[in-house]
Amino acid sequence: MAPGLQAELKQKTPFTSRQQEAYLALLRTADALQSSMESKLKEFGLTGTQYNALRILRGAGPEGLPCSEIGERMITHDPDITRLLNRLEQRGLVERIRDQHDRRVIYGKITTAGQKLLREMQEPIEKYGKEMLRHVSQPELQKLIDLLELVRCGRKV
Amino acid sequence: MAPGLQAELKQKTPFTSRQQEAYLALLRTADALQSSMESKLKEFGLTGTQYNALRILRGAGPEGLPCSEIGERMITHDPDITRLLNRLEQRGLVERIRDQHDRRVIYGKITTAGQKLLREMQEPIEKYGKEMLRHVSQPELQKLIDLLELVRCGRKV
DNA sequence: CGAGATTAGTCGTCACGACAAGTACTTGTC
DNA sequence: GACAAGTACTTGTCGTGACGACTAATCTCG
Repeated sequence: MAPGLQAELKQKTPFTSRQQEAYLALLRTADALQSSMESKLKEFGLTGTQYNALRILRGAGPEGLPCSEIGERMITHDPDITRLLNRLEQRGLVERIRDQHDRRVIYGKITTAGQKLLREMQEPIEKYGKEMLRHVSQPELQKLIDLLELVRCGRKV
Repeated sequence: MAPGLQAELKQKTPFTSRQQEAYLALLRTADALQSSMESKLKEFGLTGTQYNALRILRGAGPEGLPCSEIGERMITHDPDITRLLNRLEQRGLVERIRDQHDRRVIYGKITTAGQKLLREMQEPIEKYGKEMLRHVSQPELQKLIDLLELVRCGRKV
């Protein structure tokens, strides 16, 4: 049994199952990486959620994307797109466009200011992401990716 | 290159690095498992944070724990213990005790009602956690745990 | 002893997520 | 054409996280 996580948590009782140990390790590791990345993103005045949304909109091209589509593509599904777009719109990074055919639909679209910001961030952020995992070898990364996909795809809905 | 996560995210551009792919896979997998567990915890009227805090306090024994200690042991470090304890205290699941010697320190302590709730939850919650990962073999779980620990312990602070 | 630094916790504010209720619009059916 | 059902988004509320200002108590050092 690996004593690492138990020591971190200072738990006196051992894990009741390997599954629970993996679950906790997963949450803590994701939180550690995410917190680290959030602090880096803060230098550019964006939160992780905002950066994620901007990248999705940039990838969507000039037509933009309906709010519902944005929500589905976010790392964390079903966030509150309305208010997320509000904040980004106030800062001039995205704009809203109402669909001409179906007037219920509102498209979010990245502005040139938003694209400029993303361009400036790209190199340092990608470098930072690589740095966070620089001590993990390529084969280990691949193994981790495969295992995570196994966990995710076959999980209980 | 495993196409799985790319397909999920509907991203047109490939990952710029294996590190980035691993990072995103980690966040999405953790979110999926956590969301699933949160929905189960909701049946008992607790959020994940509250359940986590209660378990920490139960593990701490009858003396309880100072707020700062609770914060350090949480899965997500440094949450707002004051208001978390407020909500749990309102529901009678924990109580606060001021340290006699150092009157700055306040101990959080689980009540009998809190212990009773945890006892009722334990069996179904543990079962649910195992179910979530039932399709992952024991050696795979162990490999995943080891890889996660590698990622976590050597990461950039 | 007493001023200043430190520590533990509290509180205000903002940004998320989750959920539920509400509104505007479209579609299916008659 | 009109009404019911469904869809897409908006809004209100609650529970976190993140940050920072603030208070109370303790410690350090002259």
